[in-house]
Amino acid sequence: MGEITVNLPDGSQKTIAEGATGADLAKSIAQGLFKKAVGLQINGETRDLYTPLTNGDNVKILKAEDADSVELLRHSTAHVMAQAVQKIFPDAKIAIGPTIEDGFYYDFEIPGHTLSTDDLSRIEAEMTAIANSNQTIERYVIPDVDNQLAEFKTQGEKFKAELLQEHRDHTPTLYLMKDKDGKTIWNDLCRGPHLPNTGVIKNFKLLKVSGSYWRGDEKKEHLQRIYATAFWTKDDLNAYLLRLEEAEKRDHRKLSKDLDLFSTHEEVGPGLVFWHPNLATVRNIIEDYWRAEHRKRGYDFVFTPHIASEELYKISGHLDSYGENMYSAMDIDGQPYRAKPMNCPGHIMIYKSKLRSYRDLPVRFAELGTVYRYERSGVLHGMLRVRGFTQDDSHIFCTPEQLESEINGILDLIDALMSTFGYTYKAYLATRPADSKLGTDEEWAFATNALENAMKERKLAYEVDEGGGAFYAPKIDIKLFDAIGREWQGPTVQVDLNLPTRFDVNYIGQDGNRHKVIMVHRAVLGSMERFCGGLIEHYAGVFPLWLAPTQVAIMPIADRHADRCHEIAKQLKAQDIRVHVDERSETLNYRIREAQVQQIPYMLVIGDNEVTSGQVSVRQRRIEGSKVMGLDDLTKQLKSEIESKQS
RNA sequence: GCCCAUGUAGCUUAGCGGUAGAGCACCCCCUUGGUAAGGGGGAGGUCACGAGUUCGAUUCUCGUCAUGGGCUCCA
Repeated sequence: MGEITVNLPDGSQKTIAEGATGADLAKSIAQGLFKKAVGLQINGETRDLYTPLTNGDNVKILKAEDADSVELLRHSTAHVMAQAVQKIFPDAKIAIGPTIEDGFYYDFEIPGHTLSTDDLSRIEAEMTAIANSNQTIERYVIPDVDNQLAEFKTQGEKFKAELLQEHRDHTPTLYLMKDKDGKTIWNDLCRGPHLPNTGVIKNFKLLKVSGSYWRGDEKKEHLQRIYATAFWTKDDLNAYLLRLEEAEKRDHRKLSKDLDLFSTHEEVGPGLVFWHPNLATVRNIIEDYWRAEHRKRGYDFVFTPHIASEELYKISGHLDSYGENMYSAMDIDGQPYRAKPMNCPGHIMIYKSKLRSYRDLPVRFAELGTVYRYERSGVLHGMLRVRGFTQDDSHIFCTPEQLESEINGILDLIDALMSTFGYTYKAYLATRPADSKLGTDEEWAFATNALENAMKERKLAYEVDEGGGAFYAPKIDIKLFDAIGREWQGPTVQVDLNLPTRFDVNYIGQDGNRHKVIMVHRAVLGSMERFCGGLIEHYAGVFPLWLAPTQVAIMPIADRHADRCHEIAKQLKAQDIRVHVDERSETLNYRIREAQVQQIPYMLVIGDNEVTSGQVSVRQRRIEGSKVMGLDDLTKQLKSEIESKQS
């Protein structure tokens, strides 16, 4: 019997018997290591602990409580859950049960029973019993696929049969779960890897039930999904559950009720948002800032109608390719008209209203354009997914030579806006989808290179999302990360290879001939609804001073101080500072508390001392205690803080 | 659209086959207070909407609407 040598993470080498598994390796190093070992990383890939090693492998033994091994834990916990479900519902058929970010799910078909949250605790109890019985989990290469197929079919496991049929040439494996007598009590077609046994599965939680479809296809079997998660330690699990709670506290729909931000109404219809004065104030300030940043960068502002003859959307092709998201036609003087789903055709109309010379280019049209799109009722969500919304939309018309520098300018604008709001971001270059038949290879290459070169020039790190582009355009997609690290859909930049042709959008070149224009779509904030909804969560309702709906609350201690409060309010208002005098006959404590709860950044308390001295007593929302200062000094401080747009 | 859950006063909610109670908010009165809830009183609900079962429905059944979770992460 020969020997092999494997490399360990610390750089050392270990010689073991040929055919030895990771478990043997662990034992040969230390019995304690073997006890803790739950899996392996061989040449960077996570594998079962009992995988036979080969000469020269780089092997890391994964221990319980290693961050790298938590996927093993979750995947195996998914099997324990599936086993528990089949024990409770013997007719249940199992579909797939992958790990996902922060957890896992498993899909089932359960004839005659629909899962509810009440079932989750029952299933959890059964899972605990299974985990505690310390079943071993063994990889088993299916020796005879047809035989196994027949067995799945006998068992009614049609989903597993379908999967096995598909993977029959890829060395399909079962994972067997065996009791302490070595008897197989459950198996799952699975590629693994898995833990060696269930005994280490202790900290898991079933989170929610939902519907799903076999292979994500609405036309196929309807399945029931259970979402769950598992961690190595109780602390990690609790920390995760706490994080979910934190996110819930930031929910813009909840904060909207506390801070009086927006509403929707049954009488009006779902997905249509009403902006209350507080949030409208925030939006107006953002829009003013947005306009100022665009003006600096040479954009021209335009407005376009909310409805248009269907003819327009026939030319643009939206009726064909986007018709499902458009509202049905309304009859105007016998002609069909549509609510606007996109701003681009309108901007093209303005561009085409006269002949354009290359000397006029680039032309940059920007509009806070309100559009209406049909979204399926089940996907609507607060302000984040709605049916009527305002895009910060812009279209740039330029020559091929100008494209790269235009994209560069857009990236600069994106960076300015996103950093002001305190978002970090990550860029993706989305390239031509495999099934896109539109445009020539040369056009795609040209547009894609321009996007890529602009990012390189700015030293903006990016990843390539192969085939992730729109059918008509390669694009740069930017993902935002908010204050608690959650990801949001952010700005997008697209080089359109479709509309300039459809609308015959051109310019007269230096040579006196007509040339097809290059058209770039871009949105930075996305939609005002989604952006502001996200911003509420990002700031947890604590808007920085420059955005705060009310910036200063002024409170008289007693009625006799009210006049002085109004004088102060008048002076601050003259400086464009948003103030509110709270002269209700409530106690000072009460009014302070309310201002705190409302996240008003500055509170001024005016009593006998202040009236006499002409000064103000200033309290800040996140600072205990107060300090007395002159009104002019305070005004200067406020103006500079507003100017800086700091959080 | 599909699956599951939910819908009681502006908000948060209790309740249940015999037509509803609370806290906060609101209004009034007392209190004129020095930095996160002073006290008392009052008003406010066709129990989402529609139908059915029943002597009787907010409660049970069905339908509709809305809201929430999910329907992408592929043995």
